[in-house]
Amino acid sequence: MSEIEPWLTELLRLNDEEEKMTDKQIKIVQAAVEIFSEKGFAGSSTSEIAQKAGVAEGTIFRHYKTKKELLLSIVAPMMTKLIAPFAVKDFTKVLEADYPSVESFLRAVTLNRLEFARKHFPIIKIFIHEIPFHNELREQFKEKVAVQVLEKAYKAIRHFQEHGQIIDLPPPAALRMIISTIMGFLITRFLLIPDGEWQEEKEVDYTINFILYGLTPRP
Amino acid sequence: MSEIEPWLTELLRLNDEEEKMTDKQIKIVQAAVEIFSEKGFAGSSTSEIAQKAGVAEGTIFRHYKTKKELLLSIVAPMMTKLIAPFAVKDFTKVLEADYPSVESFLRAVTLNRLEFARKHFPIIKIFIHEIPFHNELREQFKEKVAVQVLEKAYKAIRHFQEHGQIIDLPPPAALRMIISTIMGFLITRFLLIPDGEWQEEKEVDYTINFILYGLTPRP
DNA sequence: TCCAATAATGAGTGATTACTCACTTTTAAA
DNA sequence: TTTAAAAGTGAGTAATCACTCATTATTGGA
Repeated sequence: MSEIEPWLTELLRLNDEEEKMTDKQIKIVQAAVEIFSEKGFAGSSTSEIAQKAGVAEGTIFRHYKTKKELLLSIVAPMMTKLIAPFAVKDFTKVLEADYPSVESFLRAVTLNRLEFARKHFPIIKIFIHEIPFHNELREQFKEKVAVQVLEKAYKAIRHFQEHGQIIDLPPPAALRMIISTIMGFLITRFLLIPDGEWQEEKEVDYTINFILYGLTPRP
Repeated sequence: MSEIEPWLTELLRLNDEEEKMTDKQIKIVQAAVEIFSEKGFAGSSTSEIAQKAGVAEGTIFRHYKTKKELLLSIVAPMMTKLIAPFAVKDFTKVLEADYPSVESFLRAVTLNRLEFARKHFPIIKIFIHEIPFHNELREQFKEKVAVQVLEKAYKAIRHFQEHGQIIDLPPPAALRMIISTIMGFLITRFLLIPDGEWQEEKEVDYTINFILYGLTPRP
């Protein structure tokens, strides 16, 4: 805990715009992320968080009305960053300008989300575990991801299909294959075998090539 | 809850061999599965389980020493069934006899696990959610899956590679692609969009074809 | 029919929970 | 330096937690 966590600086930068966080508040968030991701939200107690943060328990409730509000203050901002690569207005133009082939597009997305997962891993873990149990999280996710990202992703797939670079497959199915494969890599890399000797470049190539072979037309 | 849950009959059959369960014990297990899968283990209380089961709270602890033991009695037997398709002695012989092509093998595994997921969904959900927080679960899973299944799966992949039916890829990477794609389908089908209008045969075909195109050599 | 074993009960246990509040300390602008 | 607001404290609260145990109800073999 001596080094500054990368997700923390991001979190600070986001909250900064609204209001400055005190030193103790930062300690609280740090401790909460650590304990939530270790024991789950329901399995963590505010007294334990306060202890690890070196703070009185009452201080937590100065800054957050409830334990749940503390959870949301950690997880919600991450969602915005999660969908960042798709948060552009004219998506098709970006595609045409920057990504002439499916491969270059896939590689960009994969590498980008790989770094994202590396940075925000503890919070992503909390998010994945808690989303089935909190309506607020599910609805925020639906709003942001389903509406914002899905349509743009389908558009990208249709774009490549029209250019004969992706086989004729319903876009939801094609997207499912892409996300499944990339998520499968990320989950294996960071959750199942985080301490393995990973040759990331090679594995990224395997992953991208698998998707490419699976989705592009055969000559 | 008026109809008999499919996972329950399986659970009964397994426990039957050791000891008979009383009516109240069955009610307890039913209620526990429902509540655990809805609220998570840490978020569920024994009093709530007792209430839903129509049983005194003390009755739970007559049959299970602790709340955690109740959890394990539900989740552990499922793991045995999870790896059932791979629990044969001479795996290569089965491959050669019954599955001449990668496609027939993949289709068999996918359809088989699709039915498994349909049957045991609530317990699988509990399992996935709780495995990061309970050492006993993790170790049981490692023992059974890592040792029993992984080696056999690698063997199957190597078998097909030797016959030129799967491209030259490290077996762990190839297996990751296969599992990611199938899991991605099952998670989408039962967790993300369980109420969608699914044309399962078509989706299974998409899934299998994607894996085939991704892993088989191009002509 | 009787009886010992097993099943079931529910009030009671101390520990822990999220959260409150009267009070003290720190901060920063005037 | 003064002072009001903000930050921080920690003992205290009622509620709930997993679990116990003395007691009662039910069971099935002799």
